Amino acid sequence: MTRMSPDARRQTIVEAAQAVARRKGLSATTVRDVAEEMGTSSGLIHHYFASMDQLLAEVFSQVAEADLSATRERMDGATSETGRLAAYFDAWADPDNDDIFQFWLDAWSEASRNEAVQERSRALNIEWQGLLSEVIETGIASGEFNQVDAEAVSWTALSLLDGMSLQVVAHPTVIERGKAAQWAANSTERDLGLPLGTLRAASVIA
Amino acid sequence: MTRMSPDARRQTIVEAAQAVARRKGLSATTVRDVAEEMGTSSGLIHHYFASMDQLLAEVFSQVAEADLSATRERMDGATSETGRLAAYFDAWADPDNDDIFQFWLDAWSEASRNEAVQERSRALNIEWQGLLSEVIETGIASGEFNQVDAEAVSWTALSLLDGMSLQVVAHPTVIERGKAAQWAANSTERDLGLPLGTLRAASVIA
DNA sequence: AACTCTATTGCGCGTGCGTCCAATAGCGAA
DNA sequence: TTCGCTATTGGACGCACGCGCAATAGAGTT
Repeated sequence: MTRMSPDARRQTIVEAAQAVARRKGLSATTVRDVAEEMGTSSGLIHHYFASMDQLLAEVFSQVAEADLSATRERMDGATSETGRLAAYFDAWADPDNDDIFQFWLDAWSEASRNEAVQERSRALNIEWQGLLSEVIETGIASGEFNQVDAEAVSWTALSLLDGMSLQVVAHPTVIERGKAAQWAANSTERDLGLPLGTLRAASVIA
Repeated sequence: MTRMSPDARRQTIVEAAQAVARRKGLSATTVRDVAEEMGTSSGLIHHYFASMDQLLAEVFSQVAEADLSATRERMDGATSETGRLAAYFDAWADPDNDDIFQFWLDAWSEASRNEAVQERSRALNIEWQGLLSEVIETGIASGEFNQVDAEAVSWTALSLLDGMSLQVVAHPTVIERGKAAQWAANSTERDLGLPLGTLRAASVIA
C-alpha cells in the first residue's frame, strides 16, 4: 500500500471499517475484514488502533457525529422553534438515515459488552436530547410552546422517535413509515400543548 | 449425567442456555458455556440442536414468550382497563426485566441480518402491541378512555416504552428509571385523554 | 548516492469457537 | 440375565479471531 501520513491513514482505516460495518454490522466486523477492504495487512490496523473495540467505537462515533451535524444544519434553515422541531422530526423520518439507525441498534446492543462504545453512545444520545431540549426551552421562552418540563418532553420525544425507528428499521413493513412519523409528531404535539398538525405544517413550509 | 427423555433433555438445555445468556448476553453464549452450566458434555447439546443459532433462537423465543405471559398475568389481576394498562407499564419498568430487555436489543440489532430472528422478533412485538391495543379498545368501549385511534396510541406507547427502556438499560445512569416510567406514563395519559397521574394511582391500588 | 526514519508487511502465537464422531453407559424389553 | 437401543461422553478437527513482532520498503534528507 502506498505510504501515507498517520492522520490520513487513520482516517482511511476508519472509512474502510465503516464500509464493512455497513455491510456486516458493527460487532461482526473483524480486523481482517477491514484490512482486506482497503487492500492492506492486518498489522497496519493494529499499528493505528490499540484494540479492535476502539476502532469500532471510533467508527460508530464518526457516523453518529456526521448525522448529528447534518441534522443541526437542517434545523438551522428554519426560522421558528416550531420549524426547527419539525426539521428534527423530518431528519429522523428520512429513509436515507436507515443505515445510520442500524449503527445505533448495533451500538445499543454492543454497549453492555464494549465500554468504549457505551461511553460514545451515551454521550451522543445526550447530545441529541440536548438539541431537542434547547429547542423546547427557546420555544417556551419565545411563547411558541406551553410551559412544559423541557427535560421530560425532550427525553420522551427522543425515546419515542428511537422506538418508532426501531420498528421501521428492524421490522420493515410492520408499521408504515409515514404513519410512524405522524404518530410520533402528534404525540409530541400533545406533550407540548400544540395543536395537532402543527409540525407537519411547519415541515412543509421549511 | 443421568439419562433423560428427549423432550425433557431439550428443555433442560434451553433453560441452561437461558441462564448463561442472562449473564453473558445472547451472542456471547457458547456451546461449552451451556454444557458446563448443566454439568454435561458439549456433544450432548449438538445431539439435540442442529446448530448453536437454533438453540439461541429458541432461548430468545422462550424468554420473550414467558415475559409476555407473565405480563398478561399481572394484567389479569386488575379490575379496570386503566388498572390493566397500569400493570402493563409496571411490568415494563420492573428492573428484573432488564436482562430480558438486553435480549431485545440483541434481537433488534440482529434482525436485519438474520431472517429467523427478524421473524420471531416481529411477531412478538406485534403481540405486545396487540395486547396494548386490546386494552385501549376495551377501555374506549367501556368509556374509561377517550375515543382515540387505538392502533396509533398502542404503537406510540410501545415505542415510547421501548425507547425509554433502551436508555435505562444501554446507558445506565443517563436517566433515572423512576423518571422514565413517570414520563412515559404521562405522555400516554395525554394520548388517551386521561388526567395526569391516573396510571400511577391505578398501579398503587393494583 | 547513501542513509535514516517510519509506514507497512506478513506471518505466527494463543485462544476459543462450532462441529463431528467413535466409544461408552445405562435403561427397558425379551 | 441378556441384549439392543439410544442417551451421553469427551476429545479431535478445522477455522477464525485479536494481537504482536521482526523484517521490509520507500520517501525525504544530506
